[in-house]
Amino acid sequence: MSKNPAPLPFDLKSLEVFLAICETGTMSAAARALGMTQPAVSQSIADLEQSLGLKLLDRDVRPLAVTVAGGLLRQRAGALIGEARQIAPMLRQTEHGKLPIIRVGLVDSLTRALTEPLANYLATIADEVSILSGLTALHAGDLLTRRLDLFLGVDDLETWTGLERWQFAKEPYCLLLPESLKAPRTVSELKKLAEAQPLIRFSARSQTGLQIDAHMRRLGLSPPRTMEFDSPYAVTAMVAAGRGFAITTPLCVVEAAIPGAPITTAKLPGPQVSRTLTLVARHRELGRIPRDLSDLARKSLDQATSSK
Amino acid sequence: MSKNPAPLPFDLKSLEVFLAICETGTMSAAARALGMTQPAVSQSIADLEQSLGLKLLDRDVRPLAVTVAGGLLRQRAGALIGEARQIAPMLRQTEHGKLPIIRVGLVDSLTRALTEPLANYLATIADEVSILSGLTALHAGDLLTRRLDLFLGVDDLETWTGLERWQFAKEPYCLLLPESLKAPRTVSELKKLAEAQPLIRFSARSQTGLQIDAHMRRLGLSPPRTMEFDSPYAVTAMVAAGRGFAITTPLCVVEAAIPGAPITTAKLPGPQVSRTLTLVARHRELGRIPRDLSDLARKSLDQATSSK
DNA sequence: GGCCTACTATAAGTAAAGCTTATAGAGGCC
DNA sequence: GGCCTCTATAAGCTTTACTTATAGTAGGCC
Repeated sequence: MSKNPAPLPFDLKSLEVFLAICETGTMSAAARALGMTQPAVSQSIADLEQSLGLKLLDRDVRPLAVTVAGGLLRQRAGALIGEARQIAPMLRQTEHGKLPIIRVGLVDSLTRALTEPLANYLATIADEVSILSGLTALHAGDLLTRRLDLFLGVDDLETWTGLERWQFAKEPYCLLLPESLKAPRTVSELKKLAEAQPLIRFSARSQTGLQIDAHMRRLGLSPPRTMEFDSPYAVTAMVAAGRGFAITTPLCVVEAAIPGAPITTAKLPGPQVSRTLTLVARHRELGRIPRDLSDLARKSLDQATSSK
Repeated sequence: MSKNPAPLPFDLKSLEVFLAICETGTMSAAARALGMTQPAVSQSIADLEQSLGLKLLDRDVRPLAVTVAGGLLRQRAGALIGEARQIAPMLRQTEHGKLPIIRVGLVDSLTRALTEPLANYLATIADEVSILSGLTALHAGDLLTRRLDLFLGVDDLETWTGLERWQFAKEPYCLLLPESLKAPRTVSELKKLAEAQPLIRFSARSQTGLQIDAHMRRLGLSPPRTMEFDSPYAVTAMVAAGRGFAITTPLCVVEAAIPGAPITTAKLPGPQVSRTLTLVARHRELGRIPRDLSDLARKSLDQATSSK
């Protein structure tokens, strides 16, 4: 528990002293510039050299020269202090309770149902709101590399640590058929259907597609991979056009929003499987926002599906 | 002189404490993880909040929640500390007296004379050496944006501060003529020559070309802009091919390295002008390296021109 | 509600860090 | 050499940061 990964060998103050020496060229001038005395500067820099175990200044020449390591430290320390100086003003922007910006990933199949409520809520907590629809796999990468603050999708990234997860919906996979077709009631009827009609697939790039593929294998089904799509709309539209049947979820059908389409959903024969929709964020970075957002998502989805 | 641009409202230590709280979820656990006592953590964070003038933690709920500002600080502080941790190991790489990498810009007209000696020397002070030949104007931009560590060229960037400059050569502009032509001895003879023969120009993208153009205007000459080139080799080769005459410098002719070419140099009539070759680096970042390099450049050029 | 547990805040004392003044030594310049 | 300006070291002091001790508070459990 108490593993100390080596304490930092400097603090920002001593870096500022070092930079002042670099800029003025002498310790005395640096001391004047910083409003301290010359011995304080001398000691500070001696301590810094000691804790780094490196000489930073070449005291044999006048004016003082920096060593190789000193030059490198000057570069990096300058950058570090520059960034540090930006932090406080940025925090102050949040004083009226708003973040400067919040970036949210939203899985395609929830775009229609959630974009508006999410955006309305997020606008109350951030000055700039960015909602990016797409595949959860891409959002996951963006979250881990800090290009996103959180995402709502179908992968909870359970293999990663340092994340917080809020489940806000769970829905069964179901069959989606043209109205003209009769729904299979057993696995063997489903097999027959799959031989007679092409399966319109979600692509294996999407998490949903992967889960459906895995379930099909469990059922012993391996229909040919003839048509696959990334978007819920595309899958639904193809079924509505009578081009085949699909395995999908209620929310995906809602997402497609094709009113009056000649389609019908049916229970998937065999063991039930469902997908869980999860909000994922880096642990504790956003306070209560993730929890509030998942509550909002749950409520919004209840409304969207009940009014259907 | 003693303008203090507001001292930083935190040091790295207090950020580490804050991050530990974020990770563990409680101050007590953070204290254990950091090997300090709980009141120390409590005070540290209270001081941090005070000096920022912001609440970072929401103490009304358990487990502790971060505020909006706290979440933002966690992001930025995490990044800052991550960078800080990289600095010391990087400096240690220089312990054997070598930089991890050094990137040098070299004006085209010195490429032939200086590439080898520079590279040999730089290899002794850096593990990785990058010498980029090109126009000084481009190198200047790269230096200011830290894509280069220093450059050797014909512009000392006098309008910029925070740079150090080392002059290592000065050479007069001179005429370069095909052997078949007689050298003009007066400005009026030069004028006649310019009417009879095209002037092969250095392009106005190059500093040398600009200086030559300016001098021509001072002399009251404005020959048509028929042929212009970026590279010293191109200018010299065109003169050698009898396509006209040029105003250039001894080092540019050396650079072209066209042995036995039917060309001759001559003093430029009228007031003498010369160009100064300067090494420019960000002030004090590289210790004695810029001085040593300019000495080396001076010696190498002496050899190159005397052996000519 | 009342009790228990685990947490946080405050107070007072202490140890350590950092700063100041005073002074000695060293390099550059006339 | 003599002078000026710089840096390093020493001794004392101030401030900071930490510790122990203790009081207060939220949440879980009966």
